Amino acid sequence: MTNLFQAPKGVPEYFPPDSAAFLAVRDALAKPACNAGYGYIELPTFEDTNLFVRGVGESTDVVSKEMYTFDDRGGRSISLRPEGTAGVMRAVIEHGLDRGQLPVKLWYAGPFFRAERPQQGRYRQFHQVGVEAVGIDDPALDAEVISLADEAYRSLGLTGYTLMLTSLGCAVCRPPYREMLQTFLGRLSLDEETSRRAALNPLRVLDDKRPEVQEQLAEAPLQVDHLCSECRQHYDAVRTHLAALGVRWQEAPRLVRGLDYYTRTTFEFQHPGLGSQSGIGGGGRYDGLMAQLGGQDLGGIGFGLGTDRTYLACRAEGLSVGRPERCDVFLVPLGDAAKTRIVALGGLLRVAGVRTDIAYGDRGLKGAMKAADRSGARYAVIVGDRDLESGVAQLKRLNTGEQSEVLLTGLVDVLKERLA
RNA sequence: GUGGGUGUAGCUCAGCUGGUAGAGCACCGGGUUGUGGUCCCGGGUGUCGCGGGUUCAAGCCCCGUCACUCACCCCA
Repeated sequence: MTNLFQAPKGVPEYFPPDSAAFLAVRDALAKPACNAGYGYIELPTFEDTNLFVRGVGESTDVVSKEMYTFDDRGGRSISLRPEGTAGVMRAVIEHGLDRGQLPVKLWYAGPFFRAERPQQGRYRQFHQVGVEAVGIDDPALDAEVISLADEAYRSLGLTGYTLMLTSLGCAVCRPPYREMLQTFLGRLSLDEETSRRAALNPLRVLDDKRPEVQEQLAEAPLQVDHLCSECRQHYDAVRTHLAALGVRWQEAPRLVRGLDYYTRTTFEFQHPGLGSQSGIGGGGRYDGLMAQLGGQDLGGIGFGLGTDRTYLACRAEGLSVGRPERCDVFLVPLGDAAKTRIVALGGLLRVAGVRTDIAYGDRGLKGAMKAADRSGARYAVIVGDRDLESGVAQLKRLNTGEQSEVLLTGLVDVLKERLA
């Protein structure tokens, strides 16, 4: 019970049989993007700390107190990536991916890290599948990105989620709105910490969960009511395209996201089945980010979908996703000579595309047959020294129990045929 | 960082007003020296998180500590 080692705090682990569902979720989240012209990008899990400071924003919680930061042996400050977009933008700029035809469409998957207090659905290492579409600010592209996420969730069978959608404005209309909100918040009676937040990041106050705060916010000005005409047009077009795509959403004028770079279209998919963590995926447009990181002034839009949280949402809905790996055939040797022959046979079968497992160790025929049964294989092949003398194997169909003798030399072909 | 809850077998958990640890599942062996799933028989696989205290006696009471967990905060 008292183990010498345990997994680091807040890190989820997946092992059979449940790991099959995790893999299936990850694949399902990526598939719509793969089918829409997005190419895979593999990136480092750690980057120059400054990339996140400049990209995500110094004042965000993610950067100011949730990054795993350390100095490498050359004295450079390194951070485990807390999100994916900044790294993708860095790679796009560094490798000139934005010098060709636009948009650049990329997808990625992998682990991310935030040093938060863990709780249900919130981990220190979590997985995301993300996409980024860079270089074109066509609202139809915004709609595509959102619909890819929606399609991914739907393909898993999820029905209990809601798409929350809003526009956060741009460099033209956000600053005046922000000032307006700040003035409004300044007249309220808020506790010290909330007041500090109102000064630093007023938008963040809007989604305060406490009823006494929400009451005071009833009359708060909203960004969607104060968009410039370009942002207004863009947002209207996004909604038109989304409707055409058959995506359903809910207007969420108080939607707040934790990263500074979001502009215009912003969205979050929420699901009620994961305790107090409701977001299973989210994203938005980030029109100033690339320039901020030293690249061309190109906009982009993307999302990050939480693999762990989507997995939890599937469980909450009672969906069975994915199947554990199974073999077709289970080989059972009896005796040393038979063992040698079986091992060789196993190799031949696998090369021939037949999923094959073997009874290892020496647990006797009974134990081996038990293992064959548990493996879920459709056929067991038993070869004893007695069979070897006459060049045959016993081929047993496990679900019916019927057994026949087959020539060893023709076994691979017989099995391929029966399994076809 | 701040609260609450929980730590007993591989897993899920029971264990009364303190009396020296149990169930189901899983696992292993046998019934069947060449045949699984069902059935029958057998096996407990444990530093009761850790350390201290009270007591004739602590899984149970007290103190401390660690871990896990849920929530606040924040977010995928």
